[in-house]
Formats: sequence, C-alpha cells, structure tokens
Amino acid sequence: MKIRTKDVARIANVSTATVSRVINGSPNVSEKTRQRVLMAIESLNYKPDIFAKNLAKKRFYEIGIGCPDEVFRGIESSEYQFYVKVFEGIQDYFSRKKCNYSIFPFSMLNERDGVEEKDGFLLVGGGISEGIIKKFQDIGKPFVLVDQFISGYDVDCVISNGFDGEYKLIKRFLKTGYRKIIYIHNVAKHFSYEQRMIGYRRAMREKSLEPVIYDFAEGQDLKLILKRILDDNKEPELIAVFEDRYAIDVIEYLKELGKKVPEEIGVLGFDNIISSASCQPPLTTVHVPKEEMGSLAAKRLFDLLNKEDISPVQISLFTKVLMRKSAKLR
Amino acid sequence: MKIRTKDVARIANVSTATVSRVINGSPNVSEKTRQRVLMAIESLNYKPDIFAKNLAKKRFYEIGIGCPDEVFRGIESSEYQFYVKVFEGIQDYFSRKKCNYSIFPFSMLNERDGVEEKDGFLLVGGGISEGIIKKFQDIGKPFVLVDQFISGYDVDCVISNGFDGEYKLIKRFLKTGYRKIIYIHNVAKHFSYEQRMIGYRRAMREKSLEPVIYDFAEGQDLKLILKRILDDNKEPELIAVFEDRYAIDVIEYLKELGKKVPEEIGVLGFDNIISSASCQPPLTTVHVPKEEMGSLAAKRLFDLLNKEDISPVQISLFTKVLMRKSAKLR
DNA sequence: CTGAAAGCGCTTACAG
DNA sequence: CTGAAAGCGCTTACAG
Repeated sequence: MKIRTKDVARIANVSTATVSRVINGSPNVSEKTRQRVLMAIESLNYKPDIFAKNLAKKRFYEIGIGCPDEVFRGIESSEYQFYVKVFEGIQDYFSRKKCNYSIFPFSMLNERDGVEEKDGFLLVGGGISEGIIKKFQDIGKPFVLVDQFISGYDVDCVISNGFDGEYKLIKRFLKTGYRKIIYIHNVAKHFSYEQRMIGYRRAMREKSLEPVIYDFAEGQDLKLILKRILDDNKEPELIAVFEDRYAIDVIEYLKELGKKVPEEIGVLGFDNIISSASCQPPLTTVHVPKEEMGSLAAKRLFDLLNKEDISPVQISLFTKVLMRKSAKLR
Repeated sequence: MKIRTKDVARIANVSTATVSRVINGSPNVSEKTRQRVLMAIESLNYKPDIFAKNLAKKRFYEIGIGCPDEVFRGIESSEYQFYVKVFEGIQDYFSRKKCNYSIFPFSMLNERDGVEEKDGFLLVGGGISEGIIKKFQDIGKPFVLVDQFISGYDVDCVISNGFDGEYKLIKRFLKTGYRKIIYIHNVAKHFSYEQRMIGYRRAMREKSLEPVIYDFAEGQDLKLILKRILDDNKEPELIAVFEDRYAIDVIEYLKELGKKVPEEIGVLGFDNIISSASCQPPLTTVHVPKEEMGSLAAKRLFDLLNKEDISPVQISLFTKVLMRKSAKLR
C-alpha cells in the first residue's frame, strides 16, 4: 500500500541510496539518473516517511533565533520573565530534535553573522517590526514570528489570544457588580497589547459602560499616570494593566499613594509571570502558556523545514483567568 | 546527550522491551518493575523519540470523523465542494500515517457505533454546535474542530481567517472607487460567516460608508432577496456574498432579472470552490486553502494523540483574494 | 557517480 | 511476566 524508497529504487533501477541522494539534492548524482529517479517518484506519487527520515538523518538543522535587543538583554539577565519562559519552550523542543540553535539580537543582523548558514528562523518578541519581517521575507528562508502578528503580513506566527483573555477577565468582574474599571494601555505597536485593550473595551461596552483608557508609553512615569487616574476618577474600583510586570509596579505605587490593594482598589494583570504569584498581594491575572508558545513555534518551524505544510497559519493560544488576591471577587 | 530507551533500561535493570511496555501501558508488567522503570524515566527526564516511536509502532490510531448530516450527505454525493476538499486533505494526511479513519454523521452518534474504540476525533463543518462540543468534551478523548470555532470554548480548532479575507477583498474594490457595495450575510451560527460580515463592515466603515447588509437564512429564496436589494438600492455596484455556492446562484438570478454581470453589477464570493472558476463569468472570490485546513487539523489531532502538546490552540489559515471576471476592477 | 550495509530509537510478535 | 531479536523506512559514511 505504502510507497517506500525501495519501490522508487526498483522502478528507477537504482539503489535506495541514490533515491535518497536525489531527494536531498545531493550533487553527486548524474543528471541522467536524477531524471529517472524524479520520474519514478512522480509516477508513484512518493512522499518520504517523515519519521524514518528524521530518525535516520545525521545532519542538524541550524536555527537562528532573532529578537529585539531589549528582549535579548532581558533573556541574558533572566529579567524578562515572559520571554525567558518562551525560550525555555523553544529550547526544550529543539534539544529533542536534530536542531542546533543560536540567539542573536536584531542589531547584530547586519553583521552577516551567518544568516547564510541558517536553515530557518524564529523571530521572538512583541517588538518585531514590519521592517524586520520584510528583511526575513527577502532572505527567503522559513521563519515564524513568536508573540507578534502584524495585520497584512500573512506570515506564520504563534500568539496568545489577548482579546479573549482580557475580555474574559473583565467580564468576570463586571458580572459580580464592578463598574468603575479603568484600563492602562501600552501604546507600543504590539499585537497583543492592542487586542487586550479591545477585549477590555468590548467587555465594558457590552455592559453599556464607557471604557476609560489611559495610555502608557515606554519610558513614561507610571506613577504620574496613576496619580492622574486617581485625580480624574472618583473611587475607581479596579485598574486593569496591560501586563503583569507593570501591574506589579502599579500595586507598589498604589500603596505608596496610600491606597489599600485590594480593599480600596483592585489591580488586574496579564501574562502570569512567576513573580505575579509572589508579589503582595498576589496578582489576579490571565495565564498565557509561555513555554508552549515557544515549543509550538519551534515545532511549526520544524514542520516548515520538513516541508510538511505550505500555507502560512496564525496559531493562537487560549488563555486562562487566574483569580488571586489583588482584586476581590464580590 | 540524548536519553534513549536503552539508558532507562540500564538504570531500571530491565530490557528495552519492558521499558516500552511500561510507557505504552501494557498490562503485562509486574507492579514492581513498573515502578522501577517509572522512577528511571523520571530521574533521567526521559521522553521517547517520537520519530522512532511512530516508525516502529504497528498499532494504528483509530480516528472518528464526525460532521453534521448536511455535510455528510454533501461529501457522499461530492456536491459540497468545500468540504470535499477538506476531506481530501484529511485523508491525504492520515493515509500517510498509521491511522485508520471512518466518517459518521452526528445523527448516528447516539447509536454508540464504537465511539469507545476511537482514539480521537475530527469534527468537521460550520454547523458544529455547542451541544456537539460538550458531548465530545464529556467523552474525554482528543478532538479538533475543523472550520468552526465557538467563542468561550477553548478547544483545538482549525479555521480560515474570514475577517481578514473579506476585509482585504472589499478594501481592494473600495480603493478603486467603488462605493455601493452590498453584503448578503448568512445568519447561520457559523464562525466564519460572522467574521466575513464583520470584515465587510470594517472595510466600509473605514471609508466612512454605511454597511448595507441583507440577511439570508437557509431555505429562504435568494432570488427574492435579490429583488429586494435591487428595489431598495438605486444602482448597486457590487454584491458581496458570504460564500461561493450562493454567489454563483446570485450571478444566475441577476442574469434572469435582466442585469449584466459584471457590466451593470459585480458579484463577489468567498471560498474559491472549483466551480467558481468555471461559472460565467468566473467568480472573483477569496481563496481558502481547504485541503490544508483538513491536513492541518489531522496533523494537530495526530500531535495530540502523541501527547506532543497540552494547551489547546486555534489555528487560523490566511486567505488570498482572487481577481476574476465577475467584478470589474476599475 | 553508485551501491551494500550499518544504524537511527523505538515496538512487538515470539519464545520461554 | 520478561528478554532477544527482527524490523519500521530512511540516511550516510565507506569502499569502489
């Protein structure tokens, strides 16, 4: 039933070794036999068994993992908890396959540090720009975006469903009677930030409540924004923040400003980074499966390298609301 | 570096055969040795090589492919071109792996025709309901939805990006000066229908145009709706239809009503089914990679069966606008 | 340029 | 209940 190398070899009147060489583009095959083998493959509609192939192969795929400089530094120092987890997922996957990988910041990209020798790329981080995507499209080798998606670029990517996560979170609190929920939004051009904000907005609108959104830009003083929130709004009940890292800061600042969390005001995060469980009070947040984001992207790239698929896909991970102590569920 | 069965066997003081038996849950292992092997696996952090495993295994996975009765009939008669393609993708994938599959309509589900013996399921069709999803969640075996997603159910699924597709299509025509674009929307609770409609709406709104949407429900007379459209609107330029099957009918009806396509009025479809290329005039539409939708879903289920992943994901295929003759690009 | 043969890491009849 | 051994379908040094 199943067509194997052996069958092709018989039809083409060569050894299985030669069939394998043709398939893998070895130069050491005469044009004549190459044609014969190609015809046999065609006529039998032969496709190599991917399991056997990967078991037998000795050559390792060379993977380049690129990321914005900020992410690169954050990984090196283990400070950027989110991406540290994502990288664990990537490394776990590649270490079990025949893959070598190396990480580089995008600023090193022009130093042609061996892009040529790579078989494919993983581009990690919300900071991936259109320029970066175009650059890798030009290179012409398979690549997968991790934690970023830019509308209009039909490119393989793995993301988390920020819209759905924030929507579920806010809805949960609206259901128990909360009304004055304020959102702090990061204006950085990151797909997930935008989606989270839209999720908040949708949840509010569905309850006929006017969304109240404060923009934050990298480098700005969060504490100042917080003061403004407290000035502008009388007795806000809940502050939802675009990301755990900053939600944890918000809790601290709120304390400094003399507000009790969660008694007077609740705080909501997003990501479920490790320290969100250990801060005081522990942060109510949305869990994002970070390791899986990494391993899924690694796997997708691996499939691409194996020519398993053709059409680009967007893979979106579902999130999970995590109730902890930074906001009281009435 | 890499841990193999052999290493576990040595530590546990058994043969590799026994290690394999423990991993695969064979009953023919004494409790004592099972524990020893389990400990060895744990201590070495051993994970079987999936390629070797699948190459060596003799047992086939048993897959059940369920679908709404309408889809089932449409497949059998080869009339439902969209799903025929999806099934080709599924079959192509499974036929190359150690998988047996059988197709059943949901109406047969209660006849307990061997759900027990199945290892996993593919649920195919826009008509998959919450009830069906719940039923399969109760069964507790891996399953993946194909061409359907229901918000709130964090379940593995493979869909096409209807929003993005329709948005791109409409935008393309708006750009060249079209203004009076009318949309026929199918009210059936199908994720993609909704998304396509929203894509149309978004494109219109971005140009500050008021969306004009006519609802269609299965069983209704399309021709009547068309007459209403022609009566309500003076000189509509373009009619965008939720799906090729009906867009082709719309072309026919329009001709019957004395309208020239595309000279007087253009028609836009969605899906790129085979007959959309051969109808007169050939239909301008949005290509959905149907075979890949099937093979991607089959692959996802296979990965689930191999316990490769844990978190459920939504896999969304990008679409492509296809310019043909049923609408003039000015 | 080509083929015979070993080997990749598992599973599973088979024999005991 | 357990182990020795064959075999899954490829790739790739090795020898020619």
